[in-house]
Amino acid sequence: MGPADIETKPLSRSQRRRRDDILQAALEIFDRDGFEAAKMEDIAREAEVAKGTLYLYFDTKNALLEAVILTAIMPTLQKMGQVAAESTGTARDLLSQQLLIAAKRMASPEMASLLRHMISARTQHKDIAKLYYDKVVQSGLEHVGATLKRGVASGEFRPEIAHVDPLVLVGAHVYTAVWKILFSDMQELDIEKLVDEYLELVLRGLLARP
Amino acid sequence: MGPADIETKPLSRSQRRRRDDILQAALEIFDRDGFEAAKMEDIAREAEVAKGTLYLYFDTKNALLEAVILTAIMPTLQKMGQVAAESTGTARDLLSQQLLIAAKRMASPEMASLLRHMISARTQHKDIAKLYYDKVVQSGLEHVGATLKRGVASGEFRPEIAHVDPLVLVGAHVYTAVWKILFSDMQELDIEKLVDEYLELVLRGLLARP
Amino acid sequence: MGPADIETKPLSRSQRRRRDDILQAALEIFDRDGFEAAKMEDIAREAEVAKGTLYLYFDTKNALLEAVILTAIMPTLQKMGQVAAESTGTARDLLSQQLLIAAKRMASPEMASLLRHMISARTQHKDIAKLYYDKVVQSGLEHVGATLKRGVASGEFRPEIAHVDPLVLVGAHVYTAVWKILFSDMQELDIEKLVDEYLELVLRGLLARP
Amino acid sequence: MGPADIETKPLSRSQRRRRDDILQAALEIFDRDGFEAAKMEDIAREAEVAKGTLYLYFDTKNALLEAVILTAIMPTLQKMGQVAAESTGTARDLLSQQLLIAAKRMASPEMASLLRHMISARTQHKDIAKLYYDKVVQSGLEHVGATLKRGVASGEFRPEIAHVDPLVLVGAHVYTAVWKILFSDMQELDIEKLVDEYLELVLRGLLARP
DNA sequence: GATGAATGAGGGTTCATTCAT
DNA sequence: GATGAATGAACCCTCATTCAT
Repeated sequence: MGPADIETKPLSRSQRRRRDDILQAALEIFDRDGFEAAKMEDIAREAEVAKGTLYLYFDTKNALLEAVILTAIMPTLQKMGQVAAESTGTARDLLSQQLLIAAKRMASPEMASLLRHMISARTQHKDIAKLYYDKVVQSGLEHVGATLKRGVASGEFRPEIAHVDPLVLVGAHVYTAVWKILFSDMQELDIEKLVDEYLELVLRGLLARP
Repeated sequence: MGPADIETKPLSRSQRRRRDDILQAALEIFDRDGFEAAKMEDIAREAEVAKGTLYLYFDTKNALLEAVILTAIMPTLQKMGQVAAESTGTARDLLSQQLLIAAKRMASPEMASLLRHMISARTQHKDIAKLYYDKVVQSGLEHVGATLKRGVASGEFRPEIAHVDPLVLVGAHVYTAVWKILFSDMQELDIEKLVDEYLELVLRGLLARP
Repeated sequence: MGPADIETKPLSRSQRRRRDDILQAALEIFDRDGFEAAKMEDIAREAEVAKGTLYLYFDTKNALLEAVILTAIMPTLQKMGQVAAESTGTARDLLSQQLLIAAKRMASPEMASLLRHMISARTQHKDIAKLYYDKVVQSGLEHVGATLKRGVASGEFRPEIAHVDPLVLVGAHVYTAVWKILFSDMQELDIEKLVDEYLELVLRGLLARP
Repeated sequence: MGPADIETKPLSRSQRRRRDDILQAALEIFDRDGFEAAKMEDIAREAEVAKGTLYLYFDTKNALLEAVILTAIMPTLQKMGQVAAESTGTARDLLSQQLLIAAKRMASPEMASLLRHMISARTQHKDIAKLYYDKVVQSGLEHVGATLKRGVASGEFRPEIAHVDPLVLVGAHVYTAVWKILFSDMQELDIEKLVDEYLELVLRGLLARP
């Protein structure tokens, strides 16, 4: 069983390639026009495939969106497990690393796209939000929570920090994704700088006084 | 000239009531079904009005959405100016106040709705995003930026803080709105607690060590 | 009973004026936009009257069109009887006169308008065409036919002319009305010249050789 | 390049048949109900095709009308060139032939239909009237004008005839088309007889006295 | 009588989905 | 399996007509 409980028939190599082409095209068109306004015909043309072919790989337009979103999430899902392993170094360094990863992910174009579609399709696609919540959000929060506790235990962090909801730290850069969607025409963000400032700010507050 | 450069014919009392009914109904249906899936017929039924009547007050479904969004933004637009006036007390207190307001606004149901529609309709309604950026975002950032500078000048904040982008602080609670949209079914947030923790965290970092 | 079997309630002076305003406005808008595309609202505005008022004077949009057409026909209906009386002079002169009148009528702006609406509304308004046929066409043809017979009897016209259908003569200038409708943008007709040439042509052919 | 500058994708045999079916059905329904009142649904049913299929072949209802009209005009457009070639015989014979053709065309059911739609749709379809004017009217008038001049040169026609506008001759039978539209219910015309009488009349007038 | 806001049936058009080839 | 022509349900918007004021 894969990370998502999705039934998948075995596909030949060329079929898998075709499926990927379609997903790629769909992502592009969904990003360009938004899910509702996107036309299956445009996706087919972009994928250089006949309209009917889309339906050989995906039952409905909705299913196609789900697959697109899942595909976008997959790498994140897979990476979630690995971070914990690298538990070397100080809690401060680990936390920096973790928040940096989270911040960068939020600021990525993929996240803007993902967020946009999860929000647009919200009503019809609760399961995807659920999946993301279960596999990414929960897990991410747990990891950061563990780091906080470890830092407190080791005396690196102030004792009160143990009770801080990790969401305060992890969620803080969601705004970069939203900004990308809404305001990138007006002003581009200097993500690097913002993330640096944010880490600096947060850490200074977390650290126990010497 | 009002806060938005919208041409408005004078309406009788009963017409204004009706217009409000329609806006209310539209907000409800848009929230329930999403803009694209929302049917004018449903909005009419919800407003207890005939389908044609909608078009006496709003030219198109798009215009109705714009009006809904503008109506949602208005109070925020109007409040923006007032905060600055209350510049009494320490910079720390002022900043707390400002960030608290921003955080609460982000966590409100209206913001979730607003965000959702601005994101969904993004392609067709650049002007609304622009308006929000110009009138709310810019202005909010400036106010907080001023407070930061004032705190540095007064010695309350560390000198480096003068160069921190206020967005890092102000944007930090956007995630609450996004959470509301996507994950409120799975877990409700304790906004009060999160905001408190966040303020505590941020301020400890900002304050100069004695 | 008037020339058309139309039920008419007695109207006050101001009511008659209002009715005329509406008819005038309707004619204008029908001409400008065509019957189907014409909006009752536009007619009301043009007549400086409320939309509802139109329905106090005319039951439906169709009825309004019928009244407009009838109003346009009336003068013609009334003049038809008078021409015959002026039967002085030679048959040749009388025929010239009659054909000139017919030709001028066909070339008038009113006829272009009338023709256009009778054709456009054909399906729904058989009665108007019938009225026009009965009162104008038939009668006109009879008058010209009588003149032809008289000219033959007096030896002015060739004997064969007695069997010529007057329609050949009378209908010959219908094209001017059609031209006005379709081609007036491309080239204006010199009606005077065309009618002169036509009369000359026809008469030379009708006259017995001495 | 065809007679009309219409972009046409190559269609398969069955597609051409289908296109023709639709045109046929549209002509029928347009004739029956008039363009404005005609419903796309009725046309689809008549063509034994789904409503959506209409839009595979014609972009809009307007475009369908244009195609119907163009289809009706085509044969005429194509024949216009050929008549001139048959310049054998006397000018009198040639003129007879030309006017006979024109008169018959005017009296055809297709012309009644064509005229009706060109008049009804006048406002929106200036280009079609322009096309008809450029390709049919102009050209027809030129041919007849040439014949007149030739007849004068050869001494068959009176010298004054050289200055007669050919429109007087060619337009003379437009009334038959109008009659068909408006009065065919009341009285059918004996076209043959009318055309004969008309030619006889006109020629007697044109011919120089021996 | 006059008004014009309200009504709601109606129709053109779109586009996800199907299916014969 | 792949195609793309065909389908028809769905929906926005218009506008003739009504009716409460």
